[in-house]
Amino acid sequence: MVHPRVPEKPSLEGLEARWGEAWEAAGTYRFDRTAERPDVFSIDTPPPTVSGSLHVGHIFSYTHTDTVARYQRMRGKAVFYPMGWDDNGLPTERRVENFYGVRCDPAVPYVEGYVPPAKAAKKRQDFDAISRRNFVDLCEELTGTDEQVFEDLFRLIGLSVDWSLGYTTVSQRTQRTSQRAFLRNLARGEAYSAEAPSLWDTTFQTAVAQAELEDRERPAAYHDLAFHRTDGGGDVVISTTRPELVVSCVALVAHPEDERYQPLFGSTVTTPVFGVEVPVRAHKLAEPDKGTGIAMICTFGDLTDVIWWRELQLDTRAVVGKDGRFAREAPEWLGTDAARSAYDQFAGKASGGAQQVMVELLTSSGELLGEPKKITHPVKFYEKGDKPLEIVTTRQWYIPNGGRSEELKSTLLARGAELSWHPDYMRHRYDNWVGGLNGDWLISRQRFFGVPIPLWYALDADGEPDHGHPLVPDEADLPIDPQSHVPAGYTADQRDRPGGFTGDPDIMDTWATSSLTPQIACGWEEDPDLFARTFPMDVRPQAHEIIRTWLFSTVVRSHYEHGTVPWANAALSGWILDPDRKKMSKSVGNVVVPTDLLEQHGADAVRYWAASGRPGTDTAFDAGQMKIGRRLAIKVLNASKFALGLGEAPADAPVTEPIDLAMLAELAGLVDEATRAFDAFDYARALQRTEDFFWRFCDDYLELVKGRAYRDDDAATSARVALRVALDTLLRLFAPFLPYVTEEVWSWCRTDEGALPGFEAPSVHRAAWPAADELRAMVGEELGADGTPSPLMVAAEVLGRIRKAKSDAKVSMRAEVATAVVTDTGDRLAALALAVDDVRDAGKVAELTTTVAPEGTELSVAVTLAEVSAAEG
RNA sequence: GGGCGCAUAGCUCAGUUGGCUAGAGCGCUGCCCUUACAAGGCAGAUGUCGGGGGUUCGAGUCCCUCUGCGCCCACCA
Repeated sequence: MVHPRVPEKPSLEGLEARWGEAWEAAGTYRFDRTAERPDVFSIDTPPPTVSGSLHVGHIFSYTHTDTVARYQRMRGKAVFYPMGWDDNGLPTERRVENFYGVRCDPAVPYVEGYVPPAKAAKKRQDFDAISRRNFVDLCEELTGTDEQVFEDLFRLIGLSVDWSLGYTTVSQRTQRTSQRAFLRNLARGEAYSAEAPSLWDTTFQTAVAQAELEDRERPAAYHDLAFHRTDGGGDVVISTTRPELVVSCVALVAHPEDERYQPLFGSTVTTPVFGVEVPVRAHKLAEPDKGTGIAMICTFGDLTDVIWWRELQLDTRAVVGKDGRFAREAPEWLGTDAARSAYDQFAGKASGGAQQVMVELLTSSGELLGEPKKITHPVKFYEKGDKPLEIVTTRQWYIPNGGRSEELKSTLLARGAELSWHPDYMRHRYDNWVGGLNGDWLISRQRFFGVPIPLWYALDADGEPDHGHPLVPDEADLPIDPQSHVPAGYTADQRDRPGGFTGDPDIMDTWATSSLTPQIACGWEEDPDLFARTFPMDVRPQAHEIIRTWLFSTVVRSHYEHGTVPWANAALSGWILDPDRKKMSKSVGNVVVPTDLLEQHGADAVRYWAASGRPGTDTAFDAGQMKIGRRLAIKVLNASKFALGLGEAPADAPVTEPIDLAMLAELAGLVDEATRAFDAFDYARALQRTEDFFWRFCDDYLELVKGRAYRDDDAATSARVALRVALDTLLRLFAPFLPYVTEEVWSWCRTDEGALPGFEAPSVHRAAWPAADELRAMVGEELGADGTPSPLMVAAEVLGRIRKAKSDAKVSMRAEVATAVVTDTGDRLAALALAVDDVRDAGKVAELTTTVAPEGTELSVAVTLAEVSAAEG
C-alpha cells in the first residue's frame, strides 16, 4: 500500500514558484498538436495591450477563461490556449513617443544605432523627430520589456497558457496575415477606397471609425439666426449650436410634412452675414419639434449633415481643415467683398474662436435674434482624444459591414445569432450595434506605427495617383511596406515621380488586425495543419464593452474569409469596480497593482476572488474575498492532511456504511451540477457549489466519521475509502480554481512507491474531470433514489443540536453527553439509525434514544450533559 | 428616444423549468486552546425578497405596471 507523504505543517508559501516551474518543466499545459478538431478546445485569448500598466482587471477576466480552459483540459480536450500581445497601434505609438521623447517623421532618414534623448522634452513639438524605421525599433524595444512583465504576472496567477503558442500583433507573421486578409478583401471586391467626409481627430491627425467614438456632454448654446427669403417673404429663423458654420451652409431643411415650411420647399434663402443663396429642402430626418423645426445643413457639422448632403445631393462647402481650423483663404463661394472681409475675421481660427467672432458679426448685423440659450449636449469625440471630432473629406479605405446595406446587415445579424453568448443577454448589444450602423468600416488610419496598407498607386503624367487601380503586391512577398518596397514593374527611383508610383501612406486600423486573432493564432495560411485542428475556435473571451469593435469586426472578417462564425461561443466578462462601484481604470487612477495582491494573498486566493465574479457581471474589488479564498486554500490543505492521515484502505475495498454512501451520493450530485455549470461557462456557479459542499463536508461529515475511521474494521475501511474518493473528487473539482493548492495535495498522494488509488495522473491538471457515474456506481441503487431522508443530513442536524446544547451550556465541544433523546418522524429516525454510532462518537454521547413523532413534527433533541447541566436543543 | 441588466440580512451576493419555516460569506454576539486547521472551530441574532396589481392550491421565482440605479445603442441641427 502506498503511504501518502503529508507534511507536518502544510503551508501555501512558495507553492506558486514550485509548481510554476514544475508545470513548465513537465509541459503540463502543452497543446497536443496531434489532436483532431473534435478533441480540441481552442481559445481566442484576448491579446492584452501591453502599452498600459497592469491592473487587477487583467487577472480578473483572464482567470475566468483559465478556469474554463482547465475544466476542458480535464474533460480530455487538447486545449489550444495561446497568448498574444497587442503591441500594435495608437496606444503603443503614444507611449513610445512619451517614454522616449520622440516622434515619427517619415521624411527623416533612418539613423543607424540611434539613441533616444536621455530626458524627454517637455513639449511634444520638441520631441526628437526620427524615421519610421527607428521609431518602430523603439516600439519593439519597449513592448518587449512590457510583454515580459505581463507574462510573469500571468504565469504567477497560474494561467494554463501554452506559452509556446504566443504571438504579437506587431510581428512579421501578424503583419503578413493582416495584409493578406486585406488583399483578399480587395480581390473579392469587398475593400474599397473612397473620397468622402469622415470623422477626423484634429489632435491625432487621423480619421477614426464609428466604433471608436464616444459621446461627451459639452456646454453649448442655441443661437437663433435669421435667414432671408429671396422671394421677399421675410426671414426664416433657424436654431443652431454652431453659428460659425454658417459659412459652409449649403441648404436649409425641414420635415416634408411640416406645414409651416412646406411653402418654402424649392425656394431659396440667403445666409446671414455672407448673403449666400441656399435652397430650402425637405427631408424626413428633420424634426419639427426640434429648435424652430428647420435646420441649416453645413458641410459638415455632424453626421446628419453628411446624410442630408448625400441624399439631397447638395454642394460641398468645406472650410474646416485637418488641423481643425478654418481655411486661411476666404472660400470662392463668398461672392461679395463684405462676405469675404467678414470671413477674414475668423479665418485660421479653431471652432471656438471662430464662433466668438461669428456671434459678434451676427450681433452687429442684427441677424442674431435674442440671447443664445445655454444647453449641454452630447458631442462626438474620438475615445482617446481631447477635442471634438470634425468632419473632413479625405480618401480612406473601407470594408462593408452592413452600415450601408440592409442585406449585409441582416446577414451579419444572423452570424451573431449563430453564436452562443455567455451570458445570453449580451447578444442584444451585438444586435443593437449592428442594427445601428450607418456607414462602412473605415480601416485606414493616418499614423505611422502599425500594419501598412499594402498598396501602391500609379502616378500619371501630372503626378496624380490612380486610386481606382491600386498596384497590388504578391502574397508571397508579404509583409511589405509600400514606403520602402517597390511595386513590380517599377524601380525605386520612380517613387513619387510623374509616371512612376507612390506608396499608400496609411496604416490599417488596429481592429483591422485584431479582428484576425483567430486567423493569427490558428496559423491561417501559415500552418494549415494547425488551422484545421483549431478553427473555427471554441470560445472568444472578452470584455463586454468591445463587442462593437473586437467581437463584431472578427465576425465580419471570418464571414468574408471563411463563410463561418469565428467561434462557437462568446464569453463576456464584466468590469472591476472599485469599492465605490466605479469602473476601475487607469484614467480614473483607482487601480490596484496586482503583483502586490498576489504577494499578499497568494495566487489561489486572488483567483478565488476573480472566479466568484459571474460571467458578464461587474464585480467590486474586494480584498475580503481574497482572504476567504486564502482561508479556503488553507482549509484544503488541512482537511486533506486529516483525511489522508486517517489511514489507507485497499484499492478495491467497498464503501458499505450508509452515511458514507450518502456523502458520495451527494458528491455525485455536486459533480453533475459543477459539470453543467462549466459547460455553460458558469465557472462562478461551479466554484460556489463546490465550496458549499466542501465546508459541509469538513464541518459535518469529517467530524461524524473521524472516530470510526480511526478504528480498524470494515466500517473503518468504508470511511477511509469514502474519504479518499471524496478528497480525490474535490481536488479535481477545485483544480480549475485553486491550481496550486490542489496540485500540492495531489503530490502528497504520489510517492516513489506509486500513487494512491485515483491519484494516478501525474498532475491534478491532467487528471480526468470527476465522473458522477463512477460515484453512483459505488453508491449502488438503493440509496438516494426514493425520497428517503439522507442519513448524513439527519445525522448532521442531530449533531448540530448537540453542539448547540453544549454551546448554550458554555462547555467544550468535547464535553460528555449522558443522554440524548431525539424526537423526529419515523422515516428520519430510520435514517438516523443508520448513522447512530457515528453521531454518538462525534457528539460524545453515552446513550442516544429516539422517540417517534407524528408526520410534520420538527426535530428536537433533549440533551443531558454528563455532569453539570442539561439543555434543550 | 430604443434596448439590456440590476434591486433579496448592515455589506457582498446565491436562490436554474413556481413547491415545505428564504440561504451563504463578511461584519456583529456568545462560547470553545477540540491531537486537520486559533490567520481556527462551534453556535446565535438579523429580512414587509424595491412599490403596486395579476395568474396560481402555492410567487423571491411567471405576467403587467411604477420607482430607483447601471450599462449598451441612437441621425444630439
